[in-house]
Amino acid sequence: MSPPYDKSEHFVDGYLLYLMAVASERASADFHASVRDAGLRVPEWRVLACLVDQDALMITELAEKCLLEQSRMTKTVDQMHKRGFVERVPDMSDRRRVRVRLTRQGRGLAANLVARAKSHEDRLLATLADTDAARIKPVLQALLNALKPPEQ
Amino acid sequence: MSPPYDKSEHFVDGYLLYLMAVASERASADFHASVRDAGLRVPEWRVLACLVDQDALMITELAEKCLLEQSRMTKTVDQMHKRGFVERVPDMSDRRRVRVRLTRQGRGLAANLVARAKSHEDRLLATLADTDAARIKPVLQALLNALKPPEQ
DNA sequence: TAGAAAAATATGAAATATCATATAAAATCT
DNA sequence: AGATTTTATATGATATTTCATATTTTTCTA
Repeated sequence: MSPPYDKSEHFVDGYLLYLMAVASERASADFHASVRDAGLRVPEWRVLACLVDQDALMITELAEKCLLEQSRMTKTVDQMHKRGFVERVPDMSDRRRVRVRLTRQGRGLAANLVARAKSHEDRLLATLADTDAARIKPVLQALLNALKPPEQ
Repeated sequence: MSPPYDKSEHFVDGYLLYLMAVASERASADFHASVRDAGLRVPEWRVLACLVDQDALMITELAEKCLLEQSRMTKTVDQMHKRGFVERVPDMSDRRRVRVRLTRQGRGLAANLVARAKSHEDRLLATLADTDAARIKPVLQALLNALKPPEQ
């Protein structure tokens, strides 16, 4: 009657959503720590990363891309504005919209962090076997494509 | 002098840490919504999932597994205890420790949710091409292995 | 073995996030 | 065109999370 808890395979260790959450968390841990050392929160870094090669994005678009709720993105943009990293550009064609763009200072910081992110990624991929390194991004992109709303 | 922002490839779209974060977030979205519909937060669901096939785990172990800070896990366990899902078992061999185990009720809920999680995962994998479906878990596990502290 | 260091958990103040909703502008309907 | 609905952003009250640290017990060290 004693339960068979001796099983060496536990559910979560083979559960896809859990594997993705843990992999994302652990793979990001040290880079995210260095982002915080640079005085930024992770969502702020994401704003920089999203805008580094874009002219400007709407609050809503940024929120979606940065995995942040809209009201949180409004506040994040406020704070980044106060620190001089982004500016709000009014949209002439639709006055509800606020477009967010990097300032010169923000662009400098973004470029710096993107360079560090790339080198971190290189080092991370180098620790994997070649086949795994080659497969990981395509597999994730395939999953993301499969999750997209079915081409309305 | 106008910047070349027309590039169709943006940094974040090919950045591994971003792909993992987005994939995890989007892939989990609907299942996590159903977890919340069942009256649980995601970390609470993770506690159930971690304990479903274990006798009991320490607060610290649970926190690590559930991607939660220790002090947060203490509070989460409190709340789950009040709702009758878990019990605290004193550890005779080390009285600092608190072991957390599912109650009968918690075990029932966990079994139910795990079944739903499995069927959700089956459906998710079925939307992928066979090669991608076959590769995704091994690739993530390889990444996790590579991230582990180097075999002390 | 006393004393110091480390480990496990708990706690509360301060910082953040979430949720519901307000405001304002644009789009759609009749 | 006026009314209605939808979209974009902002705001503030409430809830949650984080951080630093207290407490207790165990382990290590001289």
